[in-house]
Amino acid sequence: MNLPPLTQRFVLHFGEMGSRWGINRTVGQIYALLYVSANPLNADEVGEALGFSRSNVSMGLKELQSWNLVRLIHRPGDRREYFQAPEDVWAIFRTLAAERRKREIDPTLSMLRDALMEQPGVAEDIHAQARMQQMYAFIELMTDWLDDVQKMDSETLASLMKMGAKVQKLLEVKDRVKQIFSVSPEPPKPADMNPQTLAIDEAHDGKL
Amino acid sequence: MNLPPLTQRFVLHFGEMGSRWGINRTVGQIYALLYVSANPLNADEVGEALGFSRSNVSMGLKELQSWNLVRLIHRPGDRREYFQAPEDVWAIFRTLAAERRKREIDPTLSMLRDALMEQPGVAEDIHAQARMQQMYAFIELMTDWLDDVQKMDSETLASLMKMGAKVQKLLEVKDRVKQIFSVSPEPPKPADMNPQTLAIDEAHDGKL
DNA sequence: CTGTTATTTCAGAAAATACTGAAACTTAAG
DNA sequence: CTTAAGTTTCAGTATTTTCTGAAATAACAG
Repeated sequence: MNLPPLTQRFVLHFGEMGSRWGINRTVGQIYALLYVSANPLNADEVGEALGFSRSNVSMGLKELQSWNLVRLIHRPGDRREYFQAPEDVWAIFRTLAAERRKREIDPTLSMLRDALMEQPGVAEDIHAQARMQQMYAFIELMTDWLDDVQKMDSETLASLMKMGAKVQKLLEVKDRVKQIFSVSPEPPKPADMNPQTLAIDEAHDGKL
Repeated sequence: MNLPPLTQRFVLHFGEMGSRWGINRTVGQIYALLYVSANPLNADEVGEALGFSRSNVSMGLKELQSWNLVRLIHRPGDRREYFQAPEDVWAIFRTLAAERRKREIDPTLSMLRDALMEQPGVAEDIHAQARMQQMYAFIELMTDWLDDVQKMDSETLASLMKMGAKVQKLLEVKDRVKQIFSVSPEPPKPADMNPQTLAIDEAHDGKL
């Protein structure tokens, strides 16, 4: 491996971290390299830079493609395939979240759904099923929320996250607004200011 | 392994899934078993139920303890240690998020911070550093947000998640409220209804 | 202090995973 | 059709991780 110092540090770190996830060191390093590279790289360049065999690189890149984490580039007059990581960190995160969900959450959800349909035979399974029900409800809530969030654009999402806990305050504002507008003798009612039409009430009540 | 059918399915599934995370099969199964069990179990019972050697169970439980995922129970007149998983799925999730962050995110953040302090020597490293900066900013935003969210109680969090994308609507409502209250000739102003004191303005502007 | 029960550690065996080089396959230019 | 460049597959090897039983350690009752 012969990389400039900062790049090398980044690459090695991702290799290590990779193994704390399901990802193996090779794949982690390849991705890190593509992420920091100014230009797309071909498989030989990757292997050269990281000191991996050509076939190892091929497998690693295939893995990354299956995660939708790399983009394939073709250069005119060059038959080799070039790879690059998307620029936008938000987009990368979205992809990662979607893929992990597909692989790690969805199978669990469907297993739980199946188990919840069954009639438990013994006392232990009755309790177990109740616990599964709790887990199921939780995961479903999370994934539905993720679906919603995935649809937002990066800027909106960033604003919301920067607000953080302060979103709670908004809920309170909303409640007050609702109160005021329903008890005031002569409420000022601009178009669409009626809380009902905003369709946020059932949600807040927890009965979506 | 001799478990009632639903429990067994759950346990086996978690064993498989475990390996898609950093967690190994043994640990996944032990946790799953504790999660669905009505009563705390001791190490022998776990080993018996899952068909693992006593020492393997010991290591698995130790691992789970290091993740703060199990609670230790002592029964009067019984020297053995009993283990149980917390009931509240929200609490479990919180713990998991906190631990994963400590192990997977924090080291990356500190590595990035270090790398960003350096003076890049070559052109490639200048670009690499810029990319690291992007990643750093993103992760920091995420973790700060997580910190905020971790502080909320489960109910509030659940309401917010159920609202999902509709939170955006609230932002709009807030803006309208602000408008109305600042232009109305005789605004009805209950205590603390003044948007200024709610301290949500800078946040929404994205300049927290 | 001694004997008993519970738990942990650890070296080595077993299993799983990652990696390599050689061969097979694919694609396209000549 | 032939040739050559590029890519993938795969059987075997190397490495890492997991798991076990035996031994060490710890906690306590008598």
